[in-house]
Amino acid sequence: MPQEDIKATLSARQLTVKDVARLSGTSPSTVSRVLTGRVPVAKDKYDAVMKAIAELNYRPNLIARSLKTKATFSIGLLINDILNPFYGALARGVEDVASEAGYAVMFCNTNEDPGREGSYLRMLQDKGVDGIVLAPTGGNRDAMQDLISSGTPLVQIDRQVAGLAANSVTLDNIGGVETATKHLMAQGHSRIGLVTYAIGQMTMIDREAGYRKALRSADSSLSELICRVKFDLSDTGRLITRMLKSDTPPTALFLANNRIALSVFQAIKELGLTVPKDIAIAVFDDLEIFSLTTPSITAVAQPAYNMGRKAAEFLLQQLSSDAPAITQTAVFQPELIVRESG
Amino acid sequence: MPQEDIKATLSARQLTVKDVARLSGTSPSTVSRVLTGRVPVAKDKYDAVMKAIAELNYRPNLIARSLKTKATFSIGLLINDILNPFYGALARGVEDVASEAGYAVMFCNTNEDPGREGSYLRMLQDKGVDGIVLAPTGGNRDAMQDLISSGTPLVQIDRQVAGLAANSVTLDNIGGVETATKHLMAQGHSRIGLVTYAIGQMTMIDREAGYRKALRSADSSLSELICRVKFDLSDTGRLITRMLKSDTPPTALFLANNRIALSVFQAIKELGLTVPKDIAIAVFDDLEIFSLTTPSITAVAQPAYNMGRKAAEFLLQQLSSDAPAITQTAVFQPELIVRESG
DNA sequence: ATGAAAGCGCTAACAT
DNA sequence: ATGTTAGCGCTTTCAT
Repeated sequence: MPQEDIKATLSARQLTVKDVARLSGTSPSTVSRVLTGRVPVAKDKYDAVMKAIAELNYRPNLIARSLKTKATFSIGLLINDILNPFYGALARGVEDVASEAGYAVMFCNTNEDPGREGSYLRMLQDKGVDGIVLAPTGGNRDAMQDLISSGTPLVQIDRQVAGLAANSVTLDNIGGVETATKHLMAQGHSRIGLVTYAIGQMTMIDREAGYRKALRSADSSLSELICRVKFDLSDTGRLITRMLKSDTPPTALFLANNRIALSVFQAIKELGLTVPKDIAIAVFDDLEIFSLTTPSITAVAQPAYNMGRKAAEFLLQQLSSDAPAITQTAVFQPELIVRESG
Repeated sequence: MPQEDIKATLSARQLTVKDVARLSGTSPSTVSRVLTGRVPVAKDKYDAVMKAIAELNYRPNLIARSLKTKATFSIGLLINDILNPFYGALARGVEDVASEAGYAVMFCNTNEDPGREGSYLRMLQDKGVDGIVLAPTGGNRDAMQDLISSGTPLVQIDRQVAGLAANSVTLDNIGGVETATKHLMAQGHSRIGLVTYAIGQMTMIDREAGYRKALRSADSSLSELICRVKFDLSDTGRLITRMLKSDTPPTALFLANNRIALSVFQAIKELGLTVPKDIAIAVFDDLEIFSLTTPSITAVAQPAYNMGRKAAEFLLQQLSSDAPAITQTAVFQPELIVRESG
């Protein structure tokens, strides 16, 4: 059968290595060898195969390849909420590194819900992802251990579940808040409040520890003034109002993340208070707009994009080396950006 | 061989339908029938299979299934930039609907780069996604047509490439800007500037059209005052300064999206102007913080989350019905939220 | 209703 | 270096 006819005949079906083999006068295995490039192939055969591939516009079926090789060139990314700019930047970092290396990213928002996280972990495993980057809720320790045991490497980011053989990328939350709190103290504030979540998430526990550390470091140690709001932020207004209307209200507030910050800003606006005259403010997480508001907002900036990149690099490194890597943790340093709010 | 031994023997390898068949005293095809649930199976066999599945904690290999069925239960999502809150909300909508239906989402940031979009489209096709939701750059018309022809449904969101057999989800950009501009006119402004991109992206062309429409609708038609900034926003400061320092500067500005808005805010802040006293402002896209700043920002809000949901619903609808659906376009209405800035 | 057998498209022994 | 063959784990005729 002349080449033209072969091509015409094939137009409907999906093309396979057999078609390329036939057109190039070789065998499926030779075509496969050219495709994977790990085994030597004679120059003339190689050229014939490449020519046939180009002529047919053949593209290998990646699913068939995955069934054979057990690798999918896909990774999973589990984060709390992509709408949070911190996780958004993290995700960009992961995606940029992954896509450069030819990996696709399946992204999943857990909403801080261990149930949802668990079913996503299961789904990703069933889909055969080569690895997973996740900001663990903490509620799926066993499932995470399962994944690792069954050969799917995990990289933890932002949070850490202790005792797993998984690399981690974290931030020095303690140091970041300590520095920021000391900055407020240096501005002359002696009654400094902390607004954080009522739930005991690891990053929040560390931020609280940093706050405490700073207070205790003062010559005359300052007393704690902590406001714990619900994760859904529904009680922020009420609690902030109570705190600021008390007999000895704080003169400065440290807000433990960007979500909390927005809800506190609202409460402050509703109370008609002026920042920083009535109350000074510093925030954990820097948003783009914080430099543009009046007053601009003093913030602890996390290198979220680079943290995402590092997590993806950890993962790819594990995927390409079969040596059972030692567990590493990369700790990034936040940066205090002093602006007008406090 | 007693059951215990079978289980013990299997602990290492991945479990298959054969293992379930053996333990349940049936055949692989019966196990498959139970798994897919589309073919009747006798009650006793069904129970035996289910029992074996539970006992072994068997989970089917989805990649093998995909190779056979040509369906992956994965969809692709191509957007400009997940860090833009508009696309972030869109992505959440897509993901929420997709995950409820058991689909995973592969997400890809195009950075408005047709080359990057093209290679992602190719990758997604090679990975065998069942469908794609995308905000097209416009530079890959042929690749999009290819996808559709080869049986991968596409849903366009935010933008639209004309003449493709693909459902679309868009926003009434013209109406949104017309309403907002008329609002500024009603506030007494007769010199109203528009800040938009120099590049001719479809949404921006429509927003400009809405602006023009409003100006022309005035009794004495107002003259246009358009500032076209680079997509990378590097010249915003220079151009805004020139515009506002001209002999007859605008007294109000409409900013065509949230990225442009932030860069213009910076320019205004650097010029030391006060909003809305020196210059009134309205923005396309509503950010969470716009209600909390001083002054709060008048904005045209897009229902981004619901647009994402609708796009995913369009796609899933096409995936579940084999009827060659007629092409539909869902047009959402934006909402003008009047605040203090203008 | 059920089991045997074929085959999805690829890669990797194996043999030459 | 290359072709032949088997097999990844599943679904789906096909026969009964």
